[in-house]
Amino acid sequence: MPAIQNDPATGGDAPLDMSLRLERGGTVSDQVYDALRHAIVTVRVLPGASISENRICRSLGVSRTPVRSAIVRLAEDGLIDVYPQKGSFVAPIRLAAIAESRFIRRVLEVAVVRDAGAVWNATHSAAARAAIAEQARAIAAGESEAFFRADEHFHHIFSLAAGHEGAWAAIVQANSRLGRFHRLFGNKDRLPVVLQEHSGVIDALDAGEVDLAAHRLEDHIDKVFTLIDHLPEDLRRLVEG
Amino acid sequence: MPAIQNDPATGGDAPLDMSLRLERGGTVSDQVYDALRHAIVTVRVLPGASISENRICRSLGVSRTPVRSAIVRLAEDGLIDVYPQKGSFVAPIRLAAIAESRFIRRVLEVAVVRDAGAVWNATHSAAARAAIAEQARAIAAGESEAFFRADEHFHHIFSLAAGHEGAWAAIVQANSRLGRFHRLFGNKDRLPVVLQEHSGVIDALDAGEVDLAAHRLEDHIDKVFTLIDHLPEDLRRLVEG
DNA sequence: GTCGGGACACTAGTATACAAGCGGATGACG
DNA sequence: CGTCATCCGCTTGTATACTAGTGTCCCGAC
Repeated sequence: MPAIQNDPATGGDAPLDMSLRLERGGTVSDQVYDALRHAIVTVRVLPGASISENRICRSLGVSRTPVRSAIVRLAEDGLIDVYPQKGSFVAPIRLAAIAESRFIRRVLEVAVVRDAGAVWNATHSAAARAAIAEQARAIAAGESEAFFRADEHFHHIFSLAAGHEGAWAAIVQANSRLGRFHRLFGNKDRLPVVLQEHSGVIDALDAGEVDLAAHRLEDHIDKVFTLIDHLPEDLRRLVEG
Repeated sequence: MPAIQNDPATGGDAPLDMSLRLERGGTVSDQVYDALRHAIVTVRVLPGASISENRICRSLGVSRTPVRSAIVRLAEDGLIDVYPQKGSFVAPIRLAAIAESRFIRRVLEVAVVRDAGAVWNATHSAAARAAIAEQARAIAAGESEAFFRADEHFHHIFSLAAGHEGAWAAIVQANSRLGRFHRLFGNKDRLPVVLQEHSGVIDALDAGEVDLAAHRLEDHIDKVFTLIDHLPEDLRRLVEG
């Protein structure tokens, strides 16, 4: 029903070779799922790009069945939009969805960090500071993916400490949308600031000031939204709304 | 790796006829998905029940392909556990997962209702009270499914008012696990109390007392947990942990 | 009676073939 | 030159056949 967006990002029918897939033991379907998800979240394939089942399975040397299975799961995740008889496309980044993801993340993480504060100890603190150090290293080395990985690890620590694995799963799901936004529009100059904010949260937790930690974390997550006001014009077409 | 649970609920190889499927326009796969999901959430098929692709597709008169597609989506939702080469089973109700779902719901809904309070008006109030009235009618008529439907509708109103559709989606997902718990262990005597609590929230919102409304809603959602202390012994085997 | 082995039924995963539908290109016609 | 009709290639949806692995059950040997 809604007009489909015509493959703007890849500049037409780009080959979309998402190169190799991990050979880790899972089923072929799982491997395809991981490869596709990673390619989408890291914006190696841009929003709006066409996802043809045939191209994928030719590219990966497998049949359509596991590819379809992976696409179904990604559609369930909201990362792919499937239009029957028309095509499947990497879901656009909808500003409304970004706002919602930010809301969910902020609310859940603040609640989680409050619970984490009640059981916070030196082990947790050390793990968090190690993650921050890894982020610093990644910045220095220019390894942006390593930075994002360490960032996710950092935020995960609160859920681990508080025993809120389920909440973390919800956060990750919301983050799968935010992640693409970050990678596309993130400002390299802000990365050191992120580190300072992270350190500030841990400092507060170490000092037993849970309220302060929660407040700082809330501000940290909200900062993301300032990006929206400064969307580079040449990337603006990749978002919707 | 983990020992699979051996089909305890259905008393062996019960036919598991989930009867007819809606003929609404969607694809066959969507219809199967809706039918299965409804049957699971409403505990017409119990946790631990075997879900055989072959049985389903014979029962519904369709091929395995759309059935598999539906099962993949339900597995993604956490409602079905798939053990390759062994079988697929309705996911058990894990108490840890229930606790997490409750945490997510409480945190998100309280935040949502605070935002809703900022824009609350007579239209919202009327819709909420209509939902409460429908719940009262369902109780009187003994239509438990209608009660749950109206309950969901009631809670949805806050998200609608606040414009937090994304948060609502996250709430619904958490609720898909809670829903089975409610239907299995819910106490009929508590239903009128639920209505009072619902009314209390709306009263507070109508009076502009957002803090009070949020507090009442938080208490309301937490009440669910008192059920865990009173699990009927004969149903205890349906949960895990 | 007990224990071991093998056939068998059943599971989900994968591959392939076919069906239904949309859209663009192409060519005929006004 | 413009417009409409038809065809063709592409898409996803569905059906079916085959593969590989698992657990059971029965039967035979000890």
